[in-house]
Amino acid sequence: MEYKDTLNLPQTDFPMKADLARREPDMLKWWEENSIYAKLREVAQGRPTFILADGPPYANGAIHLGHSINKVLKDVVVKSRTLDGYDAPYVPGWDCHGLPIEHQIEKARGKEVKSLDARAFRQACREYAMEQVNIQREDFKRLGVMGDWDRPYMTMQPRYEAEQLRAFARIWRNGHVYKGLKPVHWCLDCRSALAEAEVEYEDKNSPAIDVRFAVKDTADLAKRFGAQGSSASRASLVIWTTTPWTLPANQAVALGADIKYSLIDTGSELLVLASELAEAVLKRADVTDSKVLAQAAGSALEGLLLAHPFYERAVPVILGEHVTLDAGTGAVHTAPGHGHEDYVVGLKYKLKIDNPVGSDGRFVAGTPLFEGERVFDANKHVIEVLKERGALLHEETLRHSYPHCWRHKTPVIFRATAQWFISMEQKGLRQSALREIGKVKWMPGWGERRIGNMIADRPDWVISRQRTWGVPIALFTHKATGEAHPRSADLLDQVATLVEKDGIDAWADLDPAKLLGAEAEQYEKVTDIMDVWFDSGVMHHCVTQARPEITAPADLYLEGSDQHRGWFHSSLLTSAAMYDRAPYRAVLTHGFTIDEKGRKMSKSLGNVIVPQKVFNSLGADVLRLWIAATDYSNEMSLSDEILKRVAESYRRIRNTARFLLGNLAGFDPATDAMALDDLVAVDRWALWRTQQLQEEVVAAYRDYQFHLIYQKVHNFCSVDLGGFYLDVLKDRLYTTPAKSAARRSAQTAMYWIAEAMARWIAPILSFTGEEIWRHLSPTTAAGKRGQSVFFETWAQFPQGAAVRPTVDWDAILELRSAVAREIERLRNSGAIGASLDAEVDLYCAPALLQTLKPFGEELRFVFITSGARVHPSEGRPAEAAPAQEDESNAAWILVRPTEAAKCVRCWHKRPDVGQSTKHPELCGRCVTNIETAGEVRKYT
RNA sequence: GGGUCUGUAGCUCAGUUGGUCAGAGCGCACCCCUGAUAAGGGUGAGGUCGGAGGUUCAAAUCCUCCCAGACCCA
Repeated sequence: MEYKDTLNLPQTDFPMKADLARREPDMLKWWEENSIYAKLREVAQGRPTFILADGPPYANGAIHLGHSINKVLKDVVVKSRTLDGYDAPYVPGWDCHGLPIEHQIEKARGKEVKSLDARAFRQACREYAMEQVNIQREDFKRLGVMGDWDRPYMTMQPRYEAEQLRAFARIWRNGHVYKGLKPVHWCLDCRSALAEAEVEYEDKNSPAIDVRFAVKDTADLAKRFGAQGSSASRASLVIWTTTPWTLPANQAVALGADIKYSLIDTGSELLVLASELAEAVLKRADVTDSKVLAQAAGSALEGLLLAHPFYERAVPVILGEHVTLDAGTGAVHTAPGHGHEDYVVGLKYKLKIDNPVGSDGRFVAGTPLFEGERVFDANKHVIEVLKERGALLHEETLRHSYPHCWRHKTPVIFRATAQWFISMEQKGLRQSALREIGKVKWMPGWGERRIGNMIADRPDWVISRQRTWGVPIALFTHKATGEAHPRSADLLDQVATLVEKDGIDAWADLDPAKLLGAEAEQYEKVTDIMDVWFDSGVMHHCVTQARPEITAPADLYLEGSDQHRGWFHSSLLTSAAMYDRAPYRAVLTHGFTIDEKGRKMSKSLGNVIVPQKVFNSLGADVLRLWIAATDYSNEMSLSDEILKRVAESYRRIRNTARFLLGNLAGFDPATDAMALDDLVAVDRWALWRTQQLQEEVVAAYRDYQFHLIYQKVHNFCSVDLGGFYLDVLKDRLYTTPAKSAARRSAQTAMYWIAEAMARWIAPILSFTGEEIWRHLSPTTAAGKRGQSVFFETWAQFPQGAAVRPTVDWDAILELRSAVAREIERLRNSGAIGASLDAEVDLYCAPALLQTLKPFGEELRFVFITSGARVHPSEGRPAEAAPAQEDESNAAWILVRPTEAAKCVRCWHKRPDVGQSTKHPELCGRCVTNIETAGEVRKYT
């Protein structure tokens, strides 16, 4: 028992049990109280910068897993770049305006909202958004994300809002903005536009009518069908609609290019119908006798002119992809002012966006036949008119799903209203954006195709919203012409100055005369606000203007892959519109979370995992490790089982660190570290391996391949260290004198491993990395240890560490596992328990013999056996087991139980136990280690 | 329906421009240790590389189709 006291066993306060959920908050407090982020900025000052621009999450609701992934990945990037020698500031942001927040206020206040004026409503939104920011901020911090949390950017900050107006002014000056018409959902009761989210679908009864659109030139029709002339005097295309009141705004009839149409003779007239639907249409129109004269694809009829059923207007046949054979006639009445698809196809054919309906839902003055009528009431009248003109083929009532206002529960209409657009074409914005896409590094590479297709296909950007909570489109329009003021850009800048002082209310409160003087009489303020995608999209301008540490273009944007349509997209367009360049040099995307079965997480499936639950039980570091370990370029699956696995991996890494720390107790690198050339060979190897691995780890960080880092570091802990190096090292660490060269050599290698590993894991396992850092010696090889691991750069190994050792360790490791197999066989036979119960004879081919010979007495430590001898392979006993495929390193192994007595100190079974009269229970080696400065080790 | 992707052992990932067996770690099973101990070590069993065709002397790696899944549109 007393001899145990002569051993150097591990000693450390670094707990095996991480207890992360409880301990991490203490670390957060320490980071905060010691202003680690602020100090880091000072430490990193003057280094080359790396700018990660933070895409602002929307300030509504608790953070979910997706937020966590995004923020943690950003944090890993920022921290790894910092350790890589960059100055990488991180200014987090929030997206604060917009409809969802308005809805939250409405929901919370109910009817009280109606009594709020716009100013009070905005104030309520502002307060709500701020609360949400605070909630989210706490969770982001809890995840261990390091950044300027005390000074984030928020799109509702007056400075940001002002810069946004300046950005808009710049885009205006560059000629990208125009005013146009676009149909939007319109509630007759709200008398305002509704967003998609404010529309719900309910059943409604509508008149469903089949209407004749007479062909102007029947000869042309016949020619297109390749049919002979017919006696029938009248030919018509038949459309089907459930909104008769939109017929006054009709501008075209759309057909499907690839749909087959039949020219049908009913005896009294010719009708054109989709072949597939003809029978059904004729049946409901009570046409009993008919024959098909000819058939043609829709594409053959493009451009055919038709007569509007009750106005003196010729309308063309056009082709649209939205035409289907689900119902109707295969011919779609097209009123670009009253339907989204009609609008889109109308743009293509440059159709007039006619809007005869006022905001009150009545036909405007000057509308022939229907002036002043309410649209839904007008249905009846329209049908009457159609009847009178002989255009009505059939009428019935249809119950169908129809959009309703979610507040009033009343049917809504599509109504063209004036909107502000950013044009993709008029100043070459599309071209500019597409060109810039090619200059950006997209990771993964397919992101370029994805966003490229979107930019290539997208229509002009509608930036106006008829809403309250947002940055105003601060334009003055002429009361008579509707045109924007000729000095709009300058006026926008002036408004920006006001907004910078008083926020967006400054626009609402503004007396036009203040800026326009006498002209004010002729102008009115636009009350629209901007699309929130514009808000966040100009972050590259707003934040760089307000924060000197953030510059544009950014080195990296990092968001979920949905942002190809979102923030990457809006940022690219605004930046191209303002500066004719992309706002980013590189874009990295991650996938979404799914469960282990590959399904997305949803409440209905009950497979949702919330980050709060994870960091309050397993700890943020475990969640961070999962994020880092997962290949985020695809979907990321998470389940309780996966978390369990990750937690186990975490423990392996942690315990490896603990073992290193425990054996480094009392080791002062400044005085105790040994020179590279004096290291025991295996320690030299360990240092080399560590150096090699660091190169791989650093390269993986630079490539954002974090999951490889996890694999490599974990493998290093399990295989190189646990499975070999540290296992072998134990004997030397424990049994040689504390200050002996043999032990100091081991500690020198372990010291460097610990120094390196703390840094490797710090960007990912930030809490644990910092915890290890604190348990490392207060002094380092270079001087005094810094306050935080994040102030460091990668470990600088001693000169020469990268030089590959001359000993063939690969061969030895292979041999070692062959020996282990033989030992296992012996163990399973019951002859031995521990490997120290065995001794091994090795019969080696020449090359291996060369490698092993120098080890001499130290060879047994490699196998952790009590004895190990090498012999030439010639004359090997028959029972020796063959091992090693490599011929030059071939070996035959013979393992057997040792007869010798066990040394009570080192547990090796040695023949020299008992030779010392002073220490009869010890082996010779232990006597040396107790009585002298210690044994000499050269190899292991 | 369209655009962009993904599918290798129970889990997480490797598999360079098609030609040595399809590999690693974890988990699992069994064993050992009890001086890293709610730790550590060893051995071992697990995959027809989503499915079906095709190109090729040769395919997890190329092509087609199908199935399942993700994101964004319609």
